[in-house]
Amino acid sequence: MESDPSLQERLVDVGVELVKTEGPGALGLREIARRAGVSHGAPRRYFPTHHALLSAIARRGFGELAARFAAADDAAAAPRERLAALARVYVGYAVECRGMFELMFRHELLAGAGAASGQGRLRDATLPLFGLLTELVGAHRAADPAPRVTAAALWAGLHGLAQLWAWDSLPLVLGPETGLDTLVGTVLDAHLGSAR
Amino acid sequence: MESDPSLQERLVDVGVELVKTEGPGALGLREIARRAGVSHGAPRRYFPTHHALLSAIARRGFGELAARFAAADDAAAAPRERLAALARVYVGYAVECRGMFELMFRHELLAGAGAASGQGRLRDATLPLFGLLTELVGAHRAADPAPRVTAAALWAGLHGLAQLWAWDSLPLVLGPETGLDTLVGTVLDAHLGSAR
DNA sequence: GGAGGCGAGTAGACAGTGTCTACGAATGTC
DNA sequence: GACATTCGTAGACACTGTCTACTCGCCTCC
Repeated sequence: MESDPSLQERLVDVGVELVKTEGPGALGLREIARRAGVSHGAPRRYFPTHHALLSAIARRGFGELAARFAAADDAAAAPRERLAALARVYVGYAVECRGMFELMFRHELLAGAGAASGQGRLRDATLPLFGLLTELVGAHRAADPAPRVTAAALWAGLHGLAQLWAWDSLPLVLGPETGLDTLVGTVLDAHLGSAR
Repeated sequence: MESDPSLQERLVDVGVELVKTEGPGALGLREIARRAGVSHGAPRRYFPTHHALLSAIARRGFGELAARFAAADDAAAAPRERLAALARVYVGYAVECRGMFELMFRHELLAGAGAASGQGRLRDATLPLFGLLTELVGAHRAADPAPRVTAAALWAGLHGLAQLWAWDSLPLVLGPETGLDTLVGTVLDAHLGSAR
């Protein structure tokens, strides 16, 4: 049988699995090595530090998110609909994979991590996604003098929504009668104008 | 001389100082004890676990934030102006004390921490602040059928802005020509209507 | 075909962490 | 003056991330 990916990939696989089930706190270096069936010193051959391994796992998260974006984005649809779909994907990913989302936006990881390993800085992964966002905002709001600023504000709204919802701050203050979809719709309407 | 607060408070003081200068990663239990001039076992008398101490530090952060809100809020001003002032305080605090802000919204800490120590759950600290927000939104937008939802979306926008700005994601994608004030204004306008 | 080199992974040491327990030293009370 | 209670110390324990030495298997080259 095959199914023999390199240890480098297997470590990231195990980490992704682990962060989604147990959260980022369970991502110990030794724990990952244990679950991958290797000794605690083995990861060091591929990741010079624990930090680098975590960055690689987070990068996989950005990859997953980008894949979901690509799957949900229908280039033939109207910009407004495409933006709504992307927004749902973004917030949905955060809620569904909250551990991964938490890891992806950890401050220590973003600060230049991965630059030394030649994979590009982690936060650069957000750049093309933001580019698409800006483009769609521009297409939908032709009169907007600064679509980049609108796109940034929209992103921030969705990001905050995802964050605050994922750990129950918003459900707590709003009560159970308000769903996440309603909030996403509110944010979209606020920045893009009412849907119809 | 006095200046002899209980060790309990001194530990929190040291933690606040530490998280603001070195970030949440520097908040080791032993490190805090060291800087407070006591042995590593001393904190245990007041905080049953490292987690509880971190929660107490985060709670102090919510207190600071509430104090800044109170100082900046002019009850005689128009609701729209009050909301703008509060928004600037929120985002300003996150940028100025990013380590503390990061700690305050750490997922593990919010999940029921402090309930056992009888100080109320940490996330309950956000409730009165959100109440004020809702009230002001309702006062400014009389026709809004659900000011709570609008307030929640506004909060999320500010929170996301604070988060993404604090670790340079937004400055990265926007370039240096767009300031944080512009973004805050955009979010306020989007949810509350243009300023004038 | 045996020798040398090299990559991959093991295993142990080290400093450091959070938690737990036993112990000492004050302090206030009967 | 003896007692008890509170507060803090000190050491042990399991565990962590990092570093270093070592082994094993494979490939290459003379």
